[in-house]
Amino acid sequence: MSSKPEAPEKGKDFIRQIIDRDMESGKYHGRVHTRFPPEPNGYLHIGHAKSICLNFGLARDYQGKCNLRFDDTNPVKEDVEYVDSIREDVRWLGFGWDNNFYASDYFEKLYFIAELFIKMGKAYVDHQSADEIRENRGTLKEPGKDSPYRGRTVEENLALFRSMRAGELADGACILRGKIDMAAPNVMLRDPALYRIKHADHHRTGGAWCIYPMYDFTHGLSDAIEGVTHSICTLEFENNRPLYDWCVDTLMEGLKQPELFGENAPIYNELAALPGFTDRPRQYEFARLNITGTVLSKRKLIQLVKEGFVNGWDDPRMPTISGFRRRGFTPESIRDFCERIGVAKADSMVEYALLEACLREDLNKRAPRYMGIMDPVKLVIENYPEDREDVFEIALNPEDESYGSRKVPFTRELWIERDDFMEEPPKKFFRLGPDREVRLRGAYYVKCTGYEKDADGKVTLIRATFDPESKGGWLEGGRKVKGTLHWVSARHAIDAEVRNYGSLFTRENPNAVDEGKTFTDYVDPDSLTVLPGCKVEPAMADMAPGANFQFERTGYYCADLRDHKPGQAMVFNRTATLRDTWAKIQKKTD
RNA sequence: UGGGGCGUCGUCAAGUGGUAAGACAUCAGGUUUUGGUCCUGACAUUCGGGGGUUCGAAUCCUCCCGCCCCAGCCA
Repeated sequence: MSSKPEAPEKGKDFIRQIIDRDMESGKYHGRVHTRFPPEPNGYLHIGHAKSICLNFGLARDYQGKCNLRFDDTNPVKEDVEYVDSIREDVRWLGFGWDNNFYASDYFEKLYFIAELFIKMGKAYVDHQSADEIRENRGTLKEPGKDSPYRGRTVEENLALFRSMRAGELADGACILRGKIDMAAPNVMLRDPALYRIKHADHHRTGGAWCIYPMYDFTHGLSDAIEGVTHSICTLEFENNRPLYDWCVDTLMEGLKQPELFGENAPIYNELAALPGFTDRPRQYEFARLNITGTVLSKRKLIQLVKEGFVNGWDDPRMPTISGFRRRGFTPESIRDFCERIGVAKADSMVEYALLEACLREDLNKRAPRYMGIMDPVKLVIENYPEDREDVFEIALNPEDESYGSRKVPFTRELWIERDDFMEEPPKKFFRLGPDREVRLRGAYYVKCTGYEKDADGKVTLIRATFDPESKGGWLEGGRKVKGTLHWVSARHAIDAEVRNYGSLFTRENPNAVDEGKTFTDYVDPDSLTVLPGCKVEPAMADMAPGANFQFERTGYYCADLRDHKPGQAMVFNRTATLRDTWAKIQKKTD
């Protein structure tokens, strides 16, 4: 039993509070059903991870359900490549869906619902051009004007809509509009488009349709069809909520008039039996995620990929799920991040440092440690015989003994880090310098006896002697040494390429652009640094692609998913640096 | 005087009329065979601002200020 008081439980977010109330009032008969509804028109990013953690997390916490539903109502933008990647990313994050549906599953039902709306006098076919519709929509401050086609009869509208479906009309010839209120202060309600003509193949339904439903018409009805109770989306959809409600309400009203279905009684029965019509879905909105130093809109990410600013959707500099995965972020760290940022309605910009903190906390516990030299310089131990070799057993993870150890060979010639040596070390530098002694991690104390430079003044070789009494890095009761360096036996070293990543953008908020600029003007051309000549210890030879590890004293890395081939090419991505107080001290003294 | 939202520490964020949680960041110390980890301590007398109600207000009322969203046949 702990004498420490329990940490106060963090208050529930506003959505959980709403659900608690709904549970208490029995509103949904104890049911919680959410959905994650991406349009398959791009790869998922970390903003989607927030939504995924929220929606699937709600289902988990309330023993409810969460559907994955592809909002695939615009065939010209969508592709199976994206649906595959989305499914992969959701699974990788550690979530499983109760159902995987598509809005296109409901095209037939939605069509009948549209006809129902027409029969109810709630929708009409408008032959105005797109320009005319825009002009007649009015402005934010002035009401719109009714379309001249607004008064068409039910029969005329029905015939026209059927001819739209039959493919008798060209793209743009007309649209189906909801008949709401052209003077509504909420512009969304000024007779919104419900269906448009698009003679385009759909990635799932092929050429079966040439009219496609709009988002607002589709979304609420799909939720109702699936029995979704809490439909959670981001803030920019707040203005759409009245329209969401209008669609659902109109359907429910229509279902009270079975005679309107006529020969389509089976569809009526099917719709009327759906849980969504007793447990009516409600939409709630939360603030989308923003992170410093990156962009989080699909449109912008598509642009970065298509215009070649990055090497694909999974470029480790991309804020996509696949980018973070390739960069070496773990699903655990991303989930933890999503939990820590919370869910609220205030626009916010989360510091990237929090994501890194989540990653470090996870990997500090779990990542095996190795030694790797990023910028190698030769260290020769002059009193260590050429033919001698020690093999040290060094713990793989000082945080967790169960990880065991790896064998690390030590020989006369070693590689050490160039910046671990200074010809004229300043006060607080406790690494190697002339006549200085340091510990080589897990091996011996060594003392610098000299060094060589080339014509440019670059150090080419460092000489030292070792103390045989300090085997394992200890000198029982003897001299203490402040610095501990990482090293790799030159004879045993494996060559490796290390890729370091900085922020993709030079600005903390690349969305805020100066006059005449665009966000791509702030892409940092030096955000990727390739170190081709790194030396790593032989125990890493079998490292599998995707494996996370720590280079001691340097950072967390992973073997690249695409280019790392054990035995052929060692390619490592730096996920995050270790916290570096030495760097801070240096900065201060500058 | 178009409508809809939102303003609590540098950044997120609890708080729901009873006297400002927590995390990240930052700073100061200790431990340490990673300048890592870990540990300890510091860090909002005040909640966008002004009035008001109340014994008591971040929470209620009121006026003001600031930021975000909406005029796609995108989602």
